[in-house]
Amino acid sequence: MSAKPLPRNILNGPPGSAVLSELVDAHRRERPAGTIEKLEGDTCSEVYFVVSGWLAASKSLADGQRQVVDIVLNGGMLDPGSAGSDKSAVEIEFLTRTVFVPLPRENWLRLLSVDPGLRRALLGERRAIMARMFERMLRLGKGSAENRIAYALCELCLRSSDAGLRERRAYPIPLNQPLLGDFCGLSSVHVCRTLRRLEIDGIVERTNRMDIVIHKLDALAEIAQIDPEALRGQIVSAAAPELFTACGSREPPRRAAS
Amino acid sequence: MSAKPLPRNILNGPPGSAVLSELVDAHRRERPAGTIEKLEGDTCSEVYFVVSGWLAASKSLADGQRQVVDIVLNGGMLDPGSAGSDKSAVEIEFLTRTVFVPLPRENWLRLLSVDPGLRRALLGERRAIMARMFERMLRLGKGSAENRIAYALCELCLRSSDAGLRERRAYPIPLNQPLLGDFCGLSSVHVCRTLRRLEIDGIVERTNRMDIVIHKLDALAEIAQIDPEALRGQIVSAAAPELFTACGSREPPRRAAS
DNA sequence: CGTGAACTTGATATGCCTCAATACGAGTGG
DNA sequence: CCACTCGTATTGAGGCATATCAAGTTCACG
Repeated sequence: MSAKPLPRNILNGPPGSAVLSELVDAHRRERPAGTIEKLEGDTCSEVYFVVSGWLAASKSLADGQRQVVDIVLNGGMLDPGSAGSDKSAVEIEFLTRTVFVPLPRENWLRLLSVDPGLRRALLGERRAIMARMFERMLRLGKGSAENRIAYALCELCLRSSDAGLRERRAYPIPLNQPLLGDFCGLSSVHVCRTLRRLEIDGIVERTNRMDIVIHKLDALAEIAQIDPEALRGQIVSAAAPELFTACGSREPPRRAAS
Repeated sequence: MSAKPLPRNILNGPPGSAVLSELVDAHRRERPAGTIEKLEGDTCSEVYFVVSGWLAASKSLADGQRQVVDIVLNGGMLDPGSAGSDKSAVEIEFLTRTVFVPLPRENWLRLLSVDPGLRRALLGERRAIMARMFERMLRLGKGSAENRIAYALCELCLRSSDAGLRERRAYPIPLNQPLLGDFCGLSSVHVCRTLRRLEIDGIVERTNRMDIVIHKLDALAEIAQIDPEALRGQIVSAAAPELFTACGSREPPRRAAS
C-alpha cells in the first residue's frame, strides 16, 4: 500500500485530466511550521488539499479560548468556507512544514463535474471527516479527560500511519500540550497530568516530547472506548489518497517545533 | 421566500429529472415522533433527506452516556455512513413526526452526476453542516453551560424559522431537557438550572414546556457569543431547500411529545 | 385516579480549571 | 564553555462549575 505505483483517478482519468495537473501546479503552496494561513472570518473561496504535513483548523471564543475542530493530515482535505458567505469558518494553522493546494471552489466543482471516481472518493472522504468529528464530539460532550486524551492519541496514530495502532512503535505527533488541550477541550495543565498518568500506568511512553509509543494497546483502547480495527475503517478514508495523489510526491509527515 | 412558487433545481433540471420524482416517491417514508430509525453500527447505504420534521443523530459511550452530534430539520440532509463500511456511525431518532427520503448511495451519486446545480447546492449544504458542527464543538470544548444552552437555543431557533432570531416570537423546540442536555454535553439537571436562570434574568421565556420566546436578544447573543445576522449566513444553507423541494409539499415543522 | 416521565430544587461530591512555583531543554550570546 | 533566556513541561494547592444523588412536584395519559 505504501508502494503504490502510480497516481490514479484524477491524473489518469478520462477528460479534464490535463487541466488538473496544471491546476495543481499553479496552486501548490508550501509553508513552514507555525504559519497561520487564515483567520476566522478571512475571505476564503478555496478548498484545501494537504499533500504533506499537518494542519489544524480551530475556532475561538471571545476570551481567547481556542478549540481545534479538526486536524488534517497528508491526503486530507478541508473546506473552511461557511454556508452563505466567502468567509472562513475557522482559523487555519500549519503544525508542520506543509505542502498544500488551495483549489478555488469553481475549479473544484469543475473537477467534480468531469470525474465520477472523484465524486465517489469525495463521498468517502466526507464520511471519514464526519465520522471522526462525531467521535470527537461524543468525547468532548461526555468523555473524561483520560478518555479524550486516549482517543486523540488513537485517532492521530491511526490516521498518521498506514500501520495502524501497534504496540512498541513510535508515532510522532506534532502537537505540544497546549495544542493537544485545545484539541481535546482540556487545559494544558490537565493534559500534562493525564498523559503523565497514562505513562506511569505503563500504557504509553513519550520520547522527544511528543513521540508516542503504545505499550498496552488493550488498556489504551479500553480507556479511549474504541475498537482499533473498526475505528480505522470508520475515520480513515480508503479513497482519500487517490483524491490527489496527483498533487505531488508523497512525503512522509515531518514533525517540527511550533 | 416562504411563498416560493415552484420547485427548482432538480425537478426542472435538464436530464434525469423524471428519474428523480420516481426515486423520491419510491423511497419516501414517514415515522412518528420517538421512532429510532437506526442504531450505531446498523447497516446503512443511504443518504437521508428530511422533508419535514426533526431528526437527531447521536452516539453513545459504553456507560450509556449519549451525545447528540447533529439535529437535522426540514430541508436538511444526513449521511450516517462511515468511511469504509456500510455501517452507520450514528443512531438516528425522530424528534417529531417526520417525512424523509433515504436515498441509496448509488442513486444519490447518479443524481449528482447529472445535475451541476445539485452539486453546487450540496457544497453549500455541506458547508452549513460543518459550520454549525464547528460552532458546537467550540462550545462543547470551551464554553460554559450558559454559553452552550444559549447557543443551542439560537442555533435551533435560527434554523427552524425563516424569520431568524426575533424577540417576542415563540419558537417551538421539540426537545425535552434530557435531550437538550445530550445535545449540549450537560446533565438534564444542569440544563434545567441553566434554563431557569435565563428565564429568571428575563432573557428567555418558556411556554408549553419548550416553546422559546426570546425577550432580550442582545443578552442572549452575548451569552451565546454569536452575531445573529452573521451566524444565520454561516450555518443555514441558502441552497438547501432547493436540494429536494421536489421531495414533497413543504409542511411546517410540527412539534410533538417525545 | 393511578402511573410514569419529565421537571424542579436542594445537598453533596468531584473532576477539571486556575494560579503559582519550579524544572527542564534548546537556542543565544558572552 | 558557561550564563541567560524563553518556551514548554511538571507539580502542588485551592476553587469552582458541573455531575450525581435524592426528594418532591407537576403534568400527560390511560
